[in-house]
Amino acid sequence: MGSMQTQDLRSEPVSPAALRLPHLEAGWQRQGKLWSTLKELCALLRIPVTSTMTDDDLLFQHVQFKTGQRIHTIGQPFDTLYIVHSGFLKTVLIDEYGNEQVLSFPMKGDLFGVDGIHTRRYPSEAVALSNCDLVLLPFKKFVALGRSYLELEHAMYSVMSRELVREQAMVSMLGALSAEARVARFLVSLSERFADMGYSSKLFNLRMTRHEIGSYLGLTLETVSRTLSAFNEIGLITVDQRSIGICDVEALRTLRRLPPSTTRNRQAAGRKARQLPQPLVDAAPAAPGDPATWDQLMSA
Amino acid sequence: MGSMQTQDLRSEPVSPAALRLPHLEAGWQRQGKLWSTLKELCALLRIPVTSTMTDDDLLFQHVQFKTGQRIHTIGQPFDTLYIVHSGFLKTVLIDEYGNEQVLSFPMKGDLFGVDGIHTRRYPSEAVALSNCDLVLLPFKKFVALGRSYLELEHAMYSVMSRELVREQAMVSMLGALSAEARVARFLVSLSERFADMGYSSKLFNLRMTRHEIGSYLGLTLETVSRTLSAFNEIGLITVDQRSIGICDVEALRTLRRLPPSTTRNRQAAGRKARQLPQPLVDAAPAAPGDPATWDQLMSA
DNA sequence: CGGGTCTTTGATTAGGTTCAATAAGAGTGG
DNA sequence: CCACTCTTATTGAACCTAATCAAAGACCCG
Repeated sequence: MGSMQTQDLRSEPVSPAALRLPHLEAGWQRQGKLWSTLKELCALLRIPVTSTMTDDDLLFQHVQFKTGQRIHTIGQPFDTLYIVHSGFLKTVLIDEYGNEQVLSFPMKGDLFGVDGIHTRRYPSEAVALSNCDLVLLPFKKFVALGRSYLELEHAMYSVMSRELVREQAMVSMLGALSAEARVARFLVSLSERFADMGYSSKLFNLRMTRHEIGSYLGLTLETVSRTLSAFNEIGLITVDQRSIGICDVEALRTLRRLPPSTTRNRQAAGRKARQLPQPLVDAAPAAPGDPATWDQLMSA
Repeated sequence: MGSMQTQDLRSEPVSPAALRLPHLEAGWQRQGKLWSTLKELCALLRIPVTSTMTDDDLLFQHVQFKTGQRIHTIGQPFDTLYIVHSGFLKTVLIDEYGNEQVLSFPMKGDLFGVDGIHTRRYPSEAVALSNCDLVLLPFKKFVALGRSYLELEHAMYSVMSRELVREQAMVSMLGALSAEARVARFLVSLSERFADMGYSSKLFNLRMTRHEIGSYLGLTLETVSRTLSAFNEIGLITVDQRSIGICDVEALRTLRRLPPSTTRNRQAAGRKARQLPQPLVDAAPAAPGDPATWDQLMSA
């Protein structure tokens, strides 16, 4: 953590030739530390690289964090933005009673720390869920850079706007969707992120606990666990602890609510029998992939 | 609406002089409040005004909208940001089944349209809930201005960051708070906004329907209505249709959940009687300000 | 191996939704 | 000005989803 204040490369001239060796995907190495060029940064953030950004003398320092370490804490003075180069994190708000509210799970290519700009203090804290390699983007340096690289400034607006849209989608999800739909969409978006990063979109490990997922989705950890089990039972996914296999993305993507399980069917039938006697179907458990069951899964 | 496309400053050479008010065949009215200076804009947005911004030739056009009119629609190409000079609006997302999700209720001093920057199309739509007077801020013109007025650019980051923090608070609220707490906080924040704007914080009219409030808070309109009635019954507020009187802000601010109402007490007593017979208290309605009732209202 | 954390699963219940009926306004046009 | 309609708000009753409480297994790490 102490190393965070040391990054002070300013505009010190460095011989480009001496540093011309790209270090795989891990950025440049200098003084035992990793550095990234502006171009690499843009690529990471998925924003267009322009011809004016070919200045390889301009470098951004990386910092490593180990699992469980805090990147910044609530109330800490804001001065730098972070871009995830590798690893997984969570950002959380702590309410007045000490309860955590998970806001996001930043991973490769994500920017965080933006919420500190306004109050000049971070209102949230960021914690590494795995070992992480982060690129430091000192805010002042960044603003200054915007003057030399005009497109960069626009890119920043774009990235912040993207974050805003993401939060809006989150609000919409929390406001309108059932527990099952939330978990389903969460899995789909994770799957897509893993695909983006070059991992398998079909089989991956969750980096966060059920509790953290629940907090993120506005659910309890039990509901998350139960929902995953239910998805597993009807063959949408496979679950084994943190390991998730996606079997039917399309179903997950469009799922609104789950059909009643067999045990709850019995209860429901019992209740409804009073009003509407219906053909008594003996409790044969629905086949996992039964098409008759599928339609009920999907949204109207 | 057609006037929105008229000022086109592109990203050409950026001398402040080039940005001064465009031609204007017909005499423009500064008295009719159809135009605002940069200083006025900063004041509106609650951001610091610097000495360099004293150029009164630089003007921003206003546009009026009547109740019910749409300012921008979903999918419409993005090109301008809006600042509310007066009036009330809502911004909504429409999901794949046509359901509205209210995202915000912009009012005086609020900026909206920011979510369109990233995709270059508005992902949401904005609707006037009352007659409105908006300041147009063509995005390209604004970006160009950032070069001449350095503080303006920083202010923009700050405002966007503020929006992000607001959304985070929203997510946190939706994820963690009870219906009653949501409604209570909504009323408090409205009250504070009205105070900011110079109106009474104790007595005001809601500009939105119960349905819109419910959508914003992730609740049904019935729950909103019931909750307001409950607050009214215990003397926290007065309600008469759209007119709201705030009686106890502090109680609203810290409220977590409501004590069971007298009618529900009877039901609950009936249920619990089986397990735990308790002193039968005849249904005398609780006095509106009964201190014994207060403590239960507050958070642990 | 043992203690802590994380996960699964069951039983119960509370909070909020849904459905339904009524009332109260706000326009509109005769 | 009143009848008519449409939207908005209130209130009740039944139901259902997800939270809560509880207990037992699985996993991890020193």
